[in-house]
Amino acid sequence: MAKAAATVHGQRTPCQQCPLRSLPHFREFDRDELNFVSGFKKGELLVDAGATIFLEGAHSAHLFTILSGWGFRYKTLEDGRRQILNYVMPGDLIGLQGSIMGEMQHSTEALSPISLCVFERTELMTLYNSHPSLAYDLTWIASREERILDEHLLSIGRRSALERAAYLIAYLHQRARALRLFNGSKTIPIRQQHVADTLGLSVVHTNKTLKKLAARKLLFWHERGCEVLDGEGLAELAGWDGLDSVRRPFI
Amino acid sequence: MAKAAATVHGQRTPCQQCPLRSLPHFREFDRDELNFVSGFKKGELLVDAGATIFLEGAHSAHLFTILSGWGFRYKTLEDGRRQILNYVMPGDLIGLQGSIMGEMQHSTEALSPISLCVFERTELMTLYNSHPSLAYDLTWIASREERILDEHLLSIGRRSALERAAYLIAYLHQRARALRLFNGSKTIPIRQQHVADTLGLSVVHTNKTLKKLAARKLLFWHERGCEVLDGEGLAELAGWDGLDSVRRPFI
DNA sequence: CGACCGCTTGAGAAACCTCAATCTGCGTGG
DNA sequence: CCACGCAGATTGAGGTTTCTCAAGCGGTCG
Repeated sequence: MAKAAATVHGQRTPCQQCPLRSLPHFREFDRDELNFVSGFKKGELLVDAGATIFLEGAHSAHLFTILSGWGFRYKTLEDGRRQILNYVMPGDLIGLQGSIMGEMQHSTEALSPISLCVFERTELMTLYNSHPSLAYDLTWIASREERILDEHLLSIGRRSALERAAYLIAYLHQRARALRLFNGSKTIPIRQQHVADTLGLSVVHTNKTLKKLAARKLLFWHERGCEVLDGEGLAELAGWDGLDSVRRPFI
Repeated sequence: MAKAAATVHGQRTPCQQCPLRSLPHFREFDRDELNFVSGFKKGELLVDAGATIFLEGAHSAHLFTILSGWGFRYKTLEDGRRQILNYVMPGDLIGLQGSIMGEMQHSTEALSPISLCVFERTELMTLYNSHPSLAYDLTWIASREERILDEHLLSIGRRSALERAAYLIAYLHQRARALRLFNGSKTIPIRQQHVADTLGLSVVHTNKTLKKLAARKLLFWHERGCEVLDGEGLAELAGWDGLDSVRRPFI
């Protein structure tokens, strides 16, 4: 686990040509905002699948936006029990909590190779001083994460194992689809252990639960992860309304 | 339930004399910040115990800061299963998620009589434009909520019923103590039903779990709620490090 | 006094867990 | 090319946790 492999790239895609910007999922930036973000960006970073990007307790000097790849945030108890808090995908800003409040209180790990845009924590205040609209976006981003965590909490606390699993897969599927991530592989790159650690279940019970979803032809599981057959069916089974479709900002 | 009783008060405590400001728990504001916030504040609102402050799905024109009293945020599934997401106490800003992102996706209810400072959603952008330090504070506040939700998620997902209950009570106790709320009553004003809905347990099992904590002399339960006997013991049982003691902003 | 709310208790059922063994596909070293 | 080892998925058995149902108790309030 936690191979620390990472490569720094000096050369970088200018934000003005960021492939994510063209997605209808994200709000448009004006020229000024784009220029500022471009200057805010210090470089790019490549990280291997399985690598740890942030470790709980660290004081990172950087924050990142995911350019490509999948990852997840998690916390652990002292005896090793792990809880996955949320998943990160392209366009997600990671490390904001640590940058704003000091020490990181959760870890972040790559599920696939990930490329990241690198920002300096120390320049965050400049953003607040010079670009109120981006400052607003940062609050927006934090509020969105909060909202998603609210829904996860509802899920773990009050949904049955079957509903929980359906919700999780539907959630990941919706997010990934909005980002057009299924042009290539159509596969959600997670192990059943990740599902278990997200849902607060054991792997064994998770396996039996996923088999029930597969028996209903809602999804199927293969070597590399999970493939969704019926996202709406999953959402319906979970009693989940889905993510709102408002265009969101990203830095 | 949900008595809609609320009283608007034109007269109001000026923010410069806000009793919360003097608590060491909060960061100090300079004169300029204080003046701005004072102008931002439109009045005060009194709300009865049991009243609903925000209802899921609403588009509120206001956001509030709790001046006094206890409340909680929650979500429900269609069939009525309820999950309490977090508790709100003096100094907490509520309704930010709705103000930033539009529709409210959770409800908020008063546990005790609550007094609120009222702000206008439409003036939020002014804050971002004119007071970067307060804008930063808003992101800080949202990040803090996120961090707390992370911990709750870990708790519900991976802690046993006994650990969960211990964590919850220790958490509420620490927060309330930092706010000097125990000068009067020393009681956390919740029913066992609230504990159950926070921990994702049934009331019956919650009752049995709380009795175990009481048997260990960590707390005791009486007519009006819960009283903590050994906050550190609770935190230790839960394997919880406690809240960080950084002074926090509030608007 | 009677109704109601919240806490308590017991009993049986369901959900979920741990342990342990097996299977599969894949990459590695020989 | 093959044997081996490993990670991840699968299955069964038996145990624990937590749930639901149901009844009872005590205090408060109209």
